[in-house]
This record gives sequence, structure tokens and C-alpha cells, in this order.
Amino acid sequence: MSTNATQALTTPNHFIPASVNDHVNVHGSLGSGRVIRQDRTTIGGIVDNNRQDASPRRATLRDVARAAGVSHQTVSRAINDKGEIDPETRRRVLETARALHYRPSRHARGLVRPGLVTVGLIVPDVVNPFFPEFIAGVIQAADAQEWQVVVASTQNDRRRELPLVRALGGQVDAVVGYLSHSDAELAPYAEGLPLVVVDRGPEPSAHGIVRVDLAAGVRAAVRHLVDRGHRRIGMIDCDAVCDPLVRPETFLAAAAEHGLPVGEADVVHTTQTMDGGGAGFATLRAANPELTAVYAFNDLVAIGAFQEARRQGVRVPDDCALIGFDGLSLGELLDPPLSTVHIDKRRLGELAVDQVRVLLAGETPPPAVLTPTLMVRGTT
Amino acid sequence: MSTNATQALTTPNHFIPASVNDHVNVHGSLGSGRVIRQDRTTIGGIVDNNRQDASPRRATLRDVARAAGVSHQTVSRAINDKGEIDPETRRRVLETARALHYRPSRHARGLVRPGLVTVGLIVPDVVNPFFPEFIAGVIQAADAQEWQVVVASTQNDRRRELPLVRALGGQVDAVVGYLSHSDAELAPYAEGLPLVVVDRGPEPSAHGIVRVDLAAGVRAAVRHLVDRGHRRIGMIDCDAVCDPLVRPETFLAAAAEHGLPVGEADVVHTTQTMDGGGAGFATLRAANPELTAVYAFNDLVAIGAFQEARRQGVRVPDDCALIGFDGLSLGELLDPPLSTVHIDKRRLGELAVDQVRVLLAGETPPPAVLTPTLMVRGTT
DNA sequence: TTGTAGGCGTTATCAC
DNA sequence: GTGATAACGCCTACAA
Repeated sequence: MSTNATQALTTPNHFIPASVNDHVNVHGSLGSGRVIRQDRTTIGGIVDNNRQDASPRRATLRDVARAAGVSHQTVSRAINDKGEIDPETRRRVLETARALHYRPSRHARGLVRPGLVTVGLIVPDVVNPFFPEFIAGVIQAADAQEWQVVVASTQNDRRRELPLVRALGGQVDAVVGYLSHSDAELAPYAEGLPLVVVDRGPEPSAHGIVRVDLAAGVRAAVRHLVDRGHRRIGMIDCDAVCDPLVRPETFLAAAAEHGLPVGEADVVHTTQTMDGGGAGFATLRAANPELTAVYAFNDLVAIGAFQEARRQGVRVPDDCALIGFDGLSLGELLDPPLSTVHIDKRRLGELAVDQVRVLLAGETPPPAVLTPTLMVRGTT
Repeated sequence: MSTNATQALTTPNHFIPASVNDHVNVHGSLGSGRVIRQDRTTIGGIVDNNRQDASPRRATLRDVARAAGVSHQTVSRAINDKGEIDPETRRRVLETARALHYRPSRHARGLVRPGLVTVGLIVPDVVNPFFPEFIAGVIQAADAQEWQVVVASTQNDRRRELPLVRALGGQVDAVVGYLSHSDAELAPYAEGLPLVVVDRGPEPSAHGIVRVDLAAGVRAAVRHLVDRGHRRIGMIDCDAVCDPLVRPETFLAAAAEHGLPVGEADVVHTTQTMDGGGAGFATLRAANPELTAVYAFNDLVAIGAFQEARRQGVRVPDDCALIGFDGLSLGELLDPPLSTVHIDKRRLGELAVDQVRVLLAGETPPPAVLTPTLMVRGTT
């Protein structure tokens, strides 16, 4: 039971590991859909004997019109509360509409009244604590424009990404995605689709881009630790689909810049989970007992490291300081609370919607870059 | 900064307080949308001088046909990869389609090929740690049917609920909502809309229903504490929009059943936040120093109580045991991890989609009831 | 292989 | 006040 509950916390963070799971529907999860309606049946008063199935065809405006003995136009007036209609006919029409379980077809309406924008949003995992805030940002920004958001998840399976882009792309006006594929890989699946890619590396792209300035964050973390007087700092690195090297490289560069005696040996590599964080911390400490501070790939990993430190009797931050990345509010729950490099995930979502707006206006937006900020809590 | 990060954790849980915020667009956030396309322009080779605006009209099948010098039918074949077409024409058509930035209209497609079901999902708050799992459950179950999910949030503003039901309801085939309004209040906004209400109290309803058996959960918690030898148990209660009394009443009844000396004084009432939990715990301990266990309204509140206990130097569970409700994975991060009554929030989402399925088939599903389970971790 | 005719369910326009 | 008629953009026949 307890194990089960931990699962959500041990799922990888926003940098999705390339690992793939078994048995996946490569055709994606959206697209063809299932046909609900069947042949005509007895709706408007005219009997039809083609009926084969239990699921009844939905009533249309004309069905209601026929049943109420008026033209479909009159029904439309009644439904849409247009003025020019006799109150009595209105009442009668509305009543038969209700009796027939009439509901306007959103497709037909969409055809005649275009304008309602729907944005598709693809994330690797809805439960991973990084994403809800991001999703909330997208929804909120979309809301402000009176757009709606279709949320889809790849469930951490990278192989679902491409088919999902295509399937979802066919159903919405634009797609925002936390995607791991390159432009070239994406191209055939995003044919003409307004697409915003989030957190992709610094390489240029044909699509809308929202990016986090990871290097700035890493430098801020290192500077902070140095300011605190630390000279021996280690790093727990993890696989990241994009920017596989930005963090460790920036870390080493920043350390060198401050004249710290930090070498390759002070960077360990592990999996992007709490357990990985624990293992990474153990390895790091074993190899370099003189370390006084550790910078972790992200908060999840940092939390794992924190717990491992506790198990080992290492006091944080007295014996060893610890700083994470992402700024998850979860970090507050540790005692002391986790210091971190905070990414404004909500803002990230807003920036993405902003890119969509520009894209939909037919322009090519410059990439949006979000700079993370230092968030000193209790572990440094 | 630190305060900011805590915010997500202090938002109310799935029982939304009735409090309302200032200045709200009562008309809801979806619905009318914004018109993007303008007058005709020069797309298919035929010049039109009605053009007023910068935003170009989207190319249609016929535009592509005209430009490529074929019939719109041929274009359709090329786009949809139908066999009966000359490879060369196909190539040419596809090319001009790309040049014209042609994208098929989802509305027109939806009209002709119905069947893709879209479910609307309304939650009070995407970031509240209770909901991401629930949302994930809905998305996953919808995915399995090849349905898509439009997620909308009331942002904890109860006044947005009703308009949102109507607006979203007009855009989707069915709505699943974590709603606080009664059937009677909902009725005029859900006219004919297949609707599934989640976590509503035990009163009967015309809609689909998914419900958590709170009473069973409360009883399990009390029984567990009694089994652990506790005789003096307190409860921290909070406002819940639905079932305002189920928990405290069940708590008192269960305590009485076990012959515990528990009275009204052992139940304190507070706000549904971490801070509220802390205050509640303080009040409870001050009034009844002999308490050896506390049952909290939910995990968020329990976490607040936990931290207050730590501040007071009360050891958990040695001096005072503590149990929450909801089974948030967050509870794992406390030291010791929080014992709780676990709700399978993912399953809750699946059950909701199941209700939608039945509703869409034209039947009336019996309410689905989910029984929470005891999750003993470290605080009891 | 390609083109023509008709319909999907709705709203807008303009007669009556 | 009400009702024809014509779009909207696409797809499925069927005909050429």
C-alpha cells in the first residue's frame, strides 16, 4: 500500500527518460473514435424502418421542427432565444425539443460560427508534480481568451508522442506539447499544425518555443552555494531527453569560474527518481566524503537524496547542504524545507498559450525564455 | 518566495469551501469565443477585394482544388490517402495544399464523420494535489475508448460552476464534474446534457453519480486507532460543500460504538488548509491534553497538524497519533510518513468515465460508490 | 483516374 | 412572426 502511494512521486520529472515500455498502441489514442449514431429512426414523426441498433440517432433541428409543425428556422430562433418569435410557438417548440432530447450539434455550430479556439495540450504525465501547475497555467491563459484546452498524456511513453501529435492535431486548432522529439522527427506528424514545443533545448525551431534557461538556473545554484561558503560541491545528474549536457557542463563551468576544485568525479549520474536520488547521494558521499554541498538534477531527485542523507545520519544542511531544481511546492514538506531553483511553471503555461496566439495570427513568434529563480528554503 | 511555493499546498481539498472571491466573470469562460476568420480573400486563385484584415481566411478543399486545377474531390482523395488517384496528381495536390497552408476543418469533418466523443471535465483546482490523479484517471479511461477530454477549472470559485457547466456542456458530448451544486440548481444549466457528478452526497440524482463512501472511511480510521489502543481520539473537521455532517457524525457514532469517551468537545472545526490544520491541532490539544490520537478531515489538514505538533514538541506518533484522509502521495514525504484513509482517485476518474459511457448509451446508470481503504504509514 | 451531385446540422438573409 | 433558400467545409456515392 505504502509503496503504491509513493509511485506518483517517483515518476520521472519533466525530462522524460527515453526508456520505452512494453506493448503500446503505436497508433495513438485519439483519431478514429467510435461511431455512436446509427441509421435513421423515428424521430421527426416520420417512421423509418432502417433501425438496427439500440442507440438512437440524435434529434436534429428539423426533427424538432417536424414534430412541432414549424420550420427548422423557427426552431433555431426558439433555441437561440432570438426575439422575432411568438412566445407561444416558442414555448411549444422548446417543449417538443426537450421531449425529443434535442441537443444542438457542436460540429454544425462550429461550421457556421467559427471562432471558438481549442488548444491541445500534450504532457508526459498528469500526475508528476511538475505538470499540474504547468497545465493550470495553460488552462488559465486559454480561459482568458475564451479558448478551451484538450489535455492528453503520453503516459511517459515516448512512442506515443508522435502519433498523439497527429491525432490530437487533427482535432484542435493548435497544439502545445512537452515533447521530446526533434523538429525533423516532428515534421511529418505536425504537417501545417500550429505547434508550440515547451522546454526544448536552445536549438532553433520552426515551431513556437517556450524554453527554460537551465544554464542560468544552474549558475544561480552554484553561486548561491559558493556564497554560503561551500568549496566542495557535488552534482547528481540524470538523463534528460533534451539538453543532455547543459546542466553538468554548466555546473562544471560555473564551479571552475568560482575557482572550485570540482572535477568530473564530482558529478554522478543516476535515474530521474527519488530512489535514483538516494543512490546518487550515497555514491557521491562515498566517493567524496569531503563534499559539503550537493546540487541535484531536480527536486524529486533532491528529495531522494535528502531521505538518503537522513538514513545515513548526515544532517542537512549542517553536514551537507542540498539544493534541487524545479521549485516544486512539495519541497516545503521536508524538514527543513528544500532549497531549490524555482521554475514558474504556471508562467511557462501562459507563455505557451501566448506563442499559440501569435502562431494563430499567422506570425512566427520568437522563442520565449523563462529564467528560473533561486528559492532559498532550509536545506542550504 | 517560500510563501508562494506553499500556496499550492494550502489550497482547499476536494471539498470546496463555499467562500467566493471578488470580481468574477459570471458568464463563464467558454462559449462565445473569438472570431478569427474574416472576409474572403485571394486563396483559390480568384481575387477577392473584400479583404479588410491581416488575418487570412483559412484555405478550404475547394481553394486547393482551384489552385491545383482539379476538382475538390480529387483533393479530398489526396488528403485522405484514398487509393484511386494518380500518384503525380496526388503529389501536385499535396504540394499546393501545403503551399496554401491547408488544414482540414475539424467542424466539417465532425459533421460528416461523427463518433469522436469529447468529454468535458470540471474540477475546482488543477493544482490541488487531490485532483491530478483524478484527472489522470479520467484521461486514461477516456483514452481507452478513444475519447478526448477537455479540462476546465472553476479556480475554486463556486460561482463559476454553473455557467461553466452550460458553456462547456455546449461544446462536448458529456460533462464530468466535481460539482458543489444540487440537482435543482444544476438543472437549468444542464438541460439535456449527459452529466456525471462526482463526490456528491448520498442523495439521489437524475445524473450519473460517482461517490466516495466517506462514512466507511471514517469508521475504518476510528477502528484502526482503537486497535492501536487509543481511547481518547479527537477530530479536526472542516467545511465541506457536500456532506457537511457525514464525517463528524460518523466519527462520533463510530467512537461511541467502540465505547470511547468522545464528546462534541473532541471535534474542532477549522478551515480546509494546512494552516487550518495547525490551528485545529493546537486548539484540540489545548482543550484536551489527554488526547492520544487525532483524525484530520483530510491529508492537507493533517499535514498542517503534523507540523504544528512538531513545533509544539509533540512527537508523532509516540505522544499523539495522527491520521488523515485522501491518501495523497505527498504524505509520504513527512517523517514519519502520514497514515491516511486512501481514496483511489484514479479509479474515481475511471468510474466517472464509465458513467458517461452508460449515459451516452441512453441508459441511466446506478450510482458508483468507491470505498476508501486504510493506508497505515508512520503516524499511527 | 477524375468529376458531379447531394447531404451532414446549423445559422443568416431575405422574402412573405 | 414565419418560412424558404443558401451557405459553412467536408465526405460518400455514383457517373463519366
